[in-house]
Amino acid sequence: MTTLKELAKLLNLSVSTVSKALNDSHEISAQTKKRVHELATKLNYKPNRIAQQLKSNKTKTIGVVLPTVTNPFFAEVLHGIETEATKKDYDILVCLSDEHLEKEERSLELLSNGSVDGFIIAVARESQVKSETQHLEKVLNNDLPIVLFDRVVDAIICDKVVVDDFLSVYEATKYLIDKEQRQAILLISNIEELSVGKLRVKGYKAAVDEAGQPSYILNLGQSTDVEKEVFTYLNNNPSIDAVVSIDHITGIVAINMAKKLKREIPKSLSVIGFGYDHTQMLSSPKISIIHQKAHAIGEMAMKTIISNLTLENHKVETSIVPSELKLSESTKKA
Amino acid sequence: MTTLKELAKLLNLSVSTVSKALNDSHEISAQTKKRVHELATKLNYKPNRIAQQLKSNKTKTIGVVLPTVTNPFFAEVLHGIETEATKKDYDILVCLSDEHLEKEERSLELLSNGSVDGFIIAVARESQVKSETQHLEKVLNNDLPIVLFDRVVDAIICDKVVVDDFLSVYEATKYLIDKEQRQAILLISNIEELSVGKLRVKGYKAAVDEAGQPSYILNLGQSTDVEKEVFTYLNNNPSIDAVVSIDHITGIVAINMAKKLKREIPKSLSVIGFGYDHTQMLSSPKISIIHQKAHAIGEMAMKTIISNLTLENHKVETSIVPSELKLSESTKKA
DNA sequence: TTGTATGCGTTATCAT
DNA sequence: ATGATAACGCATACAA
Repeated sequence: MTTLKELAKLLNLSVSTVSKALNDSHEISAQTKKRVHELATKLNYKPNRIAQQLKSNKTKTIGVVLPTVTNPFFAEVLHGIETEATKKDYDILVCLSDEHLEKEERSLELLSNGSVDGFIIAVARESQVKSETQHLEKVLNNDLPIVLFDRVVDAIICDKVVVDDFLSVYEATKYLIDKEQRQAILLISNIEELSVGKLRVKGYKAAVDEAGQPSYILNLGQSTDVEKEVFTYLNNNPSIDAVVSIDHITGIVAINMAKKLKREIPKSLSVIGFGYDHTQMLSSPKISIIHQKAHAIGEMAMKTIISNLTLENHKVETSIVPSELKLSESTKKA
Repeated sequence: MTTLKELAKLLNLSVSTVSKALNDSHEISAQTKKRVHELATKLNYKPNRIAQQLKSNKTKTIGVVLPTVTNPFFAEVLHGIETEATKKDYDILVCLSDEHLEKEERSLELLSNGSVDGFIIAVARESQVKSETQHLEKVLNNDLPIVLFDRVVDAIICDKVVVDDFLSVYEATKYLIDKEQRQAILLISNIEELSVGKLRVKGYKAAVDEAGQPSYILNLGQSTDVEKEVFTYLNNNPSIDAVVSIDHITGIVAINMAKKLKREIPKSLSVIGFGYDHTQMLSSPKISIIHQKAHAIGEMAMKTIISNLTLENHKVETSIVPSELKLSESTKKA
């Protein structure tokens, strides 16, 4: 790597003159600026990023800690984060907690040594279940700002970006009740212990309560044989005439199992799931989804952390990114 | 952030003594070591990573440039990369090219300024189609090593990690011919222009040629209405008795469309697709897949780049990570 | 207009 | 056993 020193030597100039010339300082003559620039491009000079970081005490790098990236929701959020980061000339250091508290703690610990200017985090399942917050507090005490998204921790005071979990499921359920006259709506959940899961269940309950309907909940926990459980439930409860799934898998599973049971979709059973862009192609009939704007969530998280880092008057805020009910073939036409 | 200087001041010691104490140098008395360590832990001292990087001229950071991360294959590879990086105490800077040459060039350019010690790259679709290699050459000329994986560029001499694309599809096709006595096997492709796509098609062709069977190829290109095209083809060609899909979507689509056409799976039509861990749950009957060991590919890529960076006698190599044919419900039992 | 000196935080070499 | 000094590459305040 070419350095200022090398350029200076070759040009018989001082390091600072070269530096100023490259930064287009008005103190330098057009003449030398030209000489400097020419040699610099010729030798493909690029200012050493590490040295700049040390000097400025800013890395322009954000630590991104995700539970997983194989879940398409988090993958799409990461995409949004990266898009916005590129636009604003930031880099991202990515760590995956694999849903484990210990790995999450370790990642935060390791990056809290000047590697990053701040964090974007969705906490691990384990961290959320155990309500562990010390590691996050520690980061904040270290004067590194955090933006939490999706998996949010109420006890921590920092910027947050969340989906309207309650409202989106409430409205989807209400749609099934009001527009499709469904009487026995089953909620399928495999994320009941997460903050977002709880809110989604509440949204469902509010809607059925309001309509005076009983609630039917199939909680799969971390079950391995999801298909069998869904099949069995639908088989044992033929009165179920609609399904709301609050994750991105079980809605499609419900469609497949219902077809196996010769249920007609959407005539005798409507299905609404959570999903993202590719999801709909993978089921037949195409599944209606509550579409989380995952990309927008990522962008918003990045915007927020940069705002915190650069704006003098930044105030802690919680942003809500609305979801969109995308009706397709697994529900009747309104 | 606490610095050595601050510790030194508080302890009435010199900076260098403190530094040595923390690094457990034998020149320092047990007595002062203890004092230093105690204050350090009390003030939560961590050596500034940026300063260490500047001093050592090593970042222990790898730039990872992927076409996308919403494709579950790349997501899983990223997971593998991250796992191995964590194990070896490396960080990863992630950039997404969004399949565009220009963004890929920009990412490499931006990180080639001391930010990383090397790169792991799967080239963008556009780069591969245009056979553009200059940006990669430039990186290598900059003395930054590269590991290419999956989307490989033959003209570039560097470490590579690839799947046995030819062999895996050859064997899957051969399985359908030999064990299931299929006579008219359709290959569905939407990645024909990629290096991996070409190899997979070759594998298919070799197998059908060898058996004296005609080849049937449905090339979807970047078509938007994949479902319709698959439906139409299967409808117009009822003699097709097996499908091999060389991506992770169209196999499931084929199953769904075949069911729509009242074809019995696997009795009258066998389907084998490409896939990863969650894929199988999303179809009914469960799809048989050529399972790319994406996680292993990521781990291998990371191991290779670290080997290049740390071993004196590292030689350029191409590693092949074998795939595994995972038979499920969309093929008959052998 | 150009050059000198200083410091970011760390480590390593060389005194004391 | 401890401390002073220099260096990594860059940017800037201050001289000249």
